[in-house]
Amino acid sequence: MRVSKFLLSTVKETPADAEIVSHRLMLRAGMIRKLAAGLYTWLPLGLRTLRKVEAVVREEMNRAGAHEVLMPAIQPAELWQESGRWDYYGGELLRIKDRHQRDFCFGPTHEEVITDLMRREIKSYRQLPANFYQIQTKFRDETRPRFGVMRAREFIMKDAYSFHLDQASLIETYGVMKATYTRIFTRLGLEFRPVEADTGAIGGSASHEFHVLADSGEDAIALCNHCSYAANVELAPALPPLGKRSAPGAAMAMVDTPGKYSIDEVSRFLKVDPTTTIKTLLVKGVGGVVALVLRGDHELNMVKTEKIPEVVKPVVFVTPGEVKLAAGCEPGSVGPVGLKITVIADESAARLSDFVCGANQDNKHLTGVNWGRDLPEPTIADLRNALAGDPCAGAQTAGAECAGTLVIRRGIEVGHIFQLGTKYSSAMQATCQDEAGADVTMAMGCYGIGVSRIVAAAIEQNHDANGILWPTSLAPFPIALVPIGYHKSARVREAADALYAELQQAGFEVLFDDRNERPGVMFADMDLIGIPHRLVLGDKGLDKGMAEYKARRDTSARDISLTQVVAEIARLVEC
RNA sequence: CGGGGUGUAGCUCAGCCUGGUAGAGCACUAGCUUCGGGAGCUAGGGGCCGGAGGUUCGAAUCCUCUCACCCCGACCA
Repeated sequence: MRVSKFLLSTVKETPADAEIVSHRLMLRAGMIRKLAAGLYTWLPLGLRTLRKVEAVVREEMNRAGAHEVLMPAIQPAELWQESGRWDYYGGELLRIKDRHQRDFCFGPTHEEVITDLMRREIKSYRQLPANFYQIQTKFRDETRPRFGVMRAREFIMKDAYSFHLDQASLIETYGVMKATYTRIFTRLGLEFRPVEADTGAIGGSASHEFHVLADSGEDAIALCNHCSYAANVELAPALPPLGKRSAPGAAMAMVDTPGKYSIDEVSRFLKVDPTTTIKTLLVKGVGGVVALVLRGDHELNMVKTEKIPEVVKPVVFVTPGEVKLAAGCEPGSVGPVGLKITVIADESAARLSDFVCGANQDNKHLTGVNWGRDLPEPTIADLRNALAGDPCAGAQTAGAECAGTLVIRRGIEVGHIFQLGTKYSSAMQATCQDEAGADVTMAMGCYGIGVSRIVAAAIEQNHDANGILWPTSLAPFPIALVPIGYHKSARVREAADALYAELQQAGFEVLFDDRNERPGVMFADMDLIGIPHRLVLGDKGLDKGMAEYKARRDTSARDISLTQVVAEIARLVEC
């Protein structure tokens, strides 16, 4: 491709509202342009990389035996009403009406459509298992789109759905998909981790997310420093410290804590460590107010809390007035001693002895409090976010002992796989006949990849001060050909035209910078857009019969004989 | 949806407080000089100052309403 014929829309200045490096570089390199909040146009340069991602995903899905389909982006409301999600899904579902005032939505995901399709098409167990995928535009009306295509409202997703006669078959295909995703993200040159995940609004039982590790990631993931255990912090069990609770060593006493409400204020005032205090949060429960008790330095995990049967979903904190009614004091002085409501304590809080807590009287706290002596033993639950240094939970989930501790990293979710079971197939009566001729509700799995998000995630991991550092598999063009003096030197022009033709003939996608620009401009542009291999031709080099080669990640260039260039490039692009 | 902020040239922004009829840099066009890491000079083109209403002799500037976008939070396959 000659740059003179290509829309190379690079910009020097950084757009003001781009917060993260991938968003800035995608705008500066001229890969995308914003149309409205969360809506982006892919320019020719960006689209080339998007297509590279798609190609890898398609190849590996086909290799795994999945079949490509293409479903409509617009879906009738009836299907969503049938699955129960028309009312459940919330504001993220963009609902629209046609001219006859019939309800439709712009698909945020396609469980309903595929289930409807397959309940018609699949009649016999002989057709199972089967796996279908598509690469398609989705729309989710995010309350707060941000970071460019990283969290856009309209985006490209690969979604796959598998159908099975039984759970064992589902588990087998789930395993194949997990391996396939690992292949895909490896081929894309990403540093990633599969992590145990919550199933959220899609539903189902087992689930893994694939996270690209990056400090700008919106999710926190817990990794073990010893075994392969990894989980989203939303889900990762937060284990208490090893060992048993110490015996009570102090008598309970009430102390004045005038004007001190937060754990921070109270622990500093009383000169105690926050880890020896507890905080008590009052939330709406099924049968009235419920007290949730955490160690002072710990944070409530909403996802875990919602799973507690006594708590109403979604979690709602009670108002200060309701706190007064339930505990008899302001929110900053609540404690579990003497409360007449259900008390649920996080394991780490239940492990404390001689702790500090609110006294249920304004401006007073209790010290030397002990479970079982000063108040009843609480109901125990896992309520908090896992923290760095916590014991590894691999023992619980993998059934193996692990002495490791957790490390917390940030991740960008680029893939998510679910064992749906019969959540959709039973709601929508998707059945097929088994060997005995009986109707069986099919088990389902679903498998998503954020194709457009991968482009941004790859940049988060591959950039430097000058721009993007594409791995060859994602580069819009693997090779840049930059002639110096193309418009002045007939010799350079001839040599460059000839090399360009030769490289094209050899099957390479070459970006040939034939603009009448100064060398610095061309170098800066090629670096910014991240072309991994650069060939420079100039009069100086031609005197020696040499072209100059520099990889984007190299710090200096080297000469290659003109007669060897194509063979050498072929070798370099391969690896 | 709650809190905060910003809308002035294609982009980044100044001007607004203290009303007097529109600016800079980059980008773009032309010419000359430059030419191995985002050139220099000269001359140009380009803006109903987000929109509507109001106050005023006069509004980018003050007031009201509205729309859009951004940030923090809540929410989120």
